[in-house]
Amino acid sequence: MKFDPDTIVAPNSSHQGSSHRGRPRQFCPDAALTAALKVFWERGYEGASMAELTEAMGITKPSLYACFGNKEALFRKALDLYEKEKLAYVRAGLTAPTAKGVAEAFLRGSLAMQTGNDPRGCLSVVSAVACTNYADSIRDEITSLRLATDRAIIERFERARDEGDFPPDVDPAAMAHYLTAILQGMTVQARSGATPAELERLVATTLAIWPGR
Amino acid sequence: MKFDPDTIVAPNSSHQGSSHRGRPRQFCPDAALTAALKVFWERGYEGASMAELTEAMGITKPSLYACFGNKEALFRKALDLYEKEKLAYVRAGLTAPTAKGVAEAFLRGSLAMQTGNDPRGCLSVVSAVACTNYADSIRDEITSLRLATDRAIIERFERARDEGDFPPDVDPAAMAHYLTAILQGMTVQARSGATPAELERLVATTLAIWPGR
DNA sequence: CGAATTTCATACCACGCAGTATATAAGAGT
DNA sequence: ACTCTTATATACTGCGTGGTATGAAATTCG
Repeated sequence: MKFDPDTIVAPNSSHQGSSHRGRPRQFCPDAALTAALKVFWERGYEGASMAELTEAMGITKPSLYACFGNKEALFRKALDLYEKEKLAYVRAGLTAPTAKGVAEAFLRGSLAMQTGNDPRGCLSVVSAVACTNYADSIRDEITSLRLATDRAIIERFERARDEGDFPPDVDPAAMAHYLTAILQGMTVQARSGATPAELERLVATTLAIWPGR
Repeated sequence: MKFDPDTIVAPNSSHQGSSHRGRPRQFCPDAALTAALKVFWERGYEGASMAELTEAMGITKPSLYACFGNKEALFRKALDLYEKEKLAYVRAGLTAPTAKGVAEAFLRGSLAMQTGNDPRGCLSVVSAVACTNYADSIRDEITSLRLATDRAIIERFERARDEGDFPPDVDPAAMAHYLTAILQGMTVQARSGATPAELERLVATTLAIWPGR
């Protein structure tokens, strides 16, 4: 057994594991994974080469393979990190008091990600659209991730309907998919070079049109 | 000079060019290009390999290179064909009598493409999102194509505003980008396995919410 | 110190990629 | 029939890819 795929905790990471035999690791896996995430985010899974990844992570290929397994495992861990850190606004947004509040939180959260220093577009969307050739396992993981988010939004919107946030003729599930469609479209536009002002206008337009409260 | 990149007219195509010296071509370039388009459409530019392309087109590599130049030129011609044939509904939709009619035409046209026999998703969107590494020229071409469509929709919606299709506080350009965002989101969802019924619901929801006539 | 163990650095491997050299086949003009 | 021209078929090239073998460096335990 060469590496433990579930354990990325580093010697020089936050809380140093007590004892360790052999030469200690000379890089911080968390920082390396963050760098890898950025590369995958910009280039997509297939577009990111191992050479590019190792250079951005500041480590050599054997170190990468020893620590993270292979390219697919690395991407998987980067994806986990992505949804844990970058998609916090999704979990936070679900707690907004009304359906329109949820929509606004999502739209503004997504907008903030586009205008920050991170790469443009959503990693999940990029990967879902781009990846056709390679292992189905990654597609499946992204799909199940998306399904889980969809379900959460649908349930939140069903509650919103019960609380009277929507006009009576509106289907919560349909509104959930409608909202995600706009968020995905926003990703595509950000990826194709739309300015923050244009995306801001898209958010404002969506909210102005939004039915209910 | 080995081939003329602007001339794909075939000997065995529709109207046979009168005289021809040398061995005649044993395939129909139009049909081959259609097959290539399908591959690019499914796999994206980088995802499509020359081996896959030649097999789908039913020709060998030298024939491909002699007739179409190289991979990039082939993609460019496939893209032209795509927008000429598959995006006819965009040009047709612009002639609808009201802004909402335009939106409905676009949404239903896009929906029809997703439910047909063609590959899922929009070639332009897929290419715009997926392609990060290779020649900027393709990105530029796709971008300029998108900009032209955007401008056409914006102008159409400005006319619509003058004709009173929108409530007074609505910005036509914003509505144009809003509509394209939904269409792009629809592409993403179709690409990630959404059913026709779900997409249909997305169309209905968008139209139900649409402001004005 | 010395043995065991783990990481790091360099070089390497097999493979698939876009693109091509070469030789042969199939027509048209004379 | 013979030449000229163009397309086809096969085989190949150089390169970048993901992944790895091997030996040296750095640490802990005895």
